[in-house]
Amino acid sequence: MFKLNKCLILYPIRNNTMSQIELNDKKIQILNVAEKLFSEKGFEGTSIRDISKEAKINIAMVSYYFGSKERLLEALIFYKTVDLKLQLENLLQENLQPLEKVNKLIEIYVNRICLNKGIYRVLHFELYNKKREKSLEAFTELKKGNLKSVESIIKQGQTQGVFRKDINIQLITPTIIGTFFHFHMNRSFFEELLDLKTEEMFNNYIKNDLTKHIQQTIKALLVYEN
Amino acid sequence: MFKLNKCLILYPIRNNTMSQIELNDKKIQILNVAEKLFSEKGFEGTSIRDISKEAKINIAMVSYYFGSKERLLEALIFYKTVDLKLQLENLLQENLQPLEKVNKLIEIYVNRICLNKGIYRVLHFELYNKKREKSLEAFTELKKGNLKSVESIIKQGQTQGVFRKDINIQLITPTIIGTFFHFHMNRSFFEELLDLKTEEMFNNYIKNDLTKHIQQTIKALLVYEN
DNA sequence: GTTTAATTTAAACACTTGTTTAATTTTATT
DNA sequence: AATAAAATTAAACAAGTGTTTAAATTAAAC
Repeated sequence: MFKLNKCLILYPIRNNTMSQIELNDKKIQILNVAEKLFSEKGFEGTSIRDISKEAKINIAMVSYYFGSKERLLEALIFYKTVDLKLQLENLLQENLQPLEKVNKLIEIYVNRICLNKGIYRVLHFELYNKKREKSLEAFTELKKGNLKSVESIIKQGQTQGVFRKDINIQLITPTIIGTFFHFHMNRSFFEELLDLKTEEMFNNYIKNDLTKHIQQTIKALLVYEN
Repeated sequence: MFKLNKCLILYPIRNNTMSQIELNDKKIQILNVAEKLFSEKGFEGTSIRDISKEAKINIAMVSYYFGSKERLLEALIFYKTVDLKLQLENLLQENLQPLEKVNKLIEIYVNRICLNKGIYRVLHFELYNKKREKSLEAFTELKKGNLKSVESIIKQGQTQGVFRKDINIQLITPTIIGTFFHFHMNRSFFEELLDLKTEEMFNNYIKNDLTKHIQQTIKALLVYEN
């Protein structure tokens, strides 16, 4: 009856090489279910039968579309990380004060990880052991690109004399993402501690208080003089 | 020939209740292997056969000593988190300037997580979904205790007029631990980026640069005036 | 409408999983 | 040395794992 939506995703890997992945509605459906379950129960803790049950497809379809469970994970990572790099590169071009750019950078990070709640947990936990090389490679490229953007923004601020010059730029991202991630990984603890009863209250706390805390922290680090 | 070392570990759970766990050499051996493998391959990714092979014991011994794989995880968490609380409470009593205390607090955190590399990964990733209630409860109690210590130190600095008063104390720990944790979780990325070729170089970077970065960040946040 | 290709299915594959059993060996107690 | 308790073992258990197969169904191309 209806033709399947087909979509080609290109993602950069090492040495300016490009790789690609073809997506249709069914594949995307599987990827979304996989993200949800992987993030809830981990990669090993999720079976293909779990995925196919939740996605209401036959078990064989995962192998048919992605080849294997391992390659499903790869596809998932590529699918969910392509556009963050673009978003950061766009930020570089904007006509903003350095501090404004840093604040916006933080907002982008928080928003991205918030939107893709699941995948970042998977990324950090399943890629920790070096075995999944292909996925790891794409993730490493992403991080390198992000670092370049951060570097560029901060150096801009330094040449304008707004930021300190004895800053370890490479450790800025760990502080931004790490703070948010730790908060997110201890969600139920903070829900109880801060009395965040609903999903909405939790998200609002992130959007307001947590983001502000990170911005305040990074600002202090960047402009504070001993 | 030799009598087994026996050791009783008491750990606090909710409402001043105490629970206990008896440990002997063999149990500790199993726990150490379990920590290593859980942190490398995750809880679900590690089989009892993996553990018994590495620990050179029979498969049935895990069930015999701990009852089940799930209870092995619980025991592991209790075993590895008991003394952090004590360490922090001791810090409170020390006669130090507020900023010195904060710096020492950061050192304690970094050291602790560094020493128990494995368990913290397990703690964050396996306890994320709420199913493992018993383990989660002990972990929550630990975090509450830690927060109280941090709160006490910072309020001390505030009454002495050294620290700002508009600080979100509850988000200090996420920044400290989160920064370190993110660095640790992306170990291979930073090894390449910072050219840390040996285990020693990596640990030195943590001990010097990373710890300093966190201390610098928290100091700036605490004393910086807008 | 016929043929070819793509999709979907249930069943089977060999393998691994956590746990239990019952027998055996080692250690401790009397 | 005899007895009781604890530790250790190999084997078996049922259930779950990822993947493959070959047949059935649906869609596309001619």
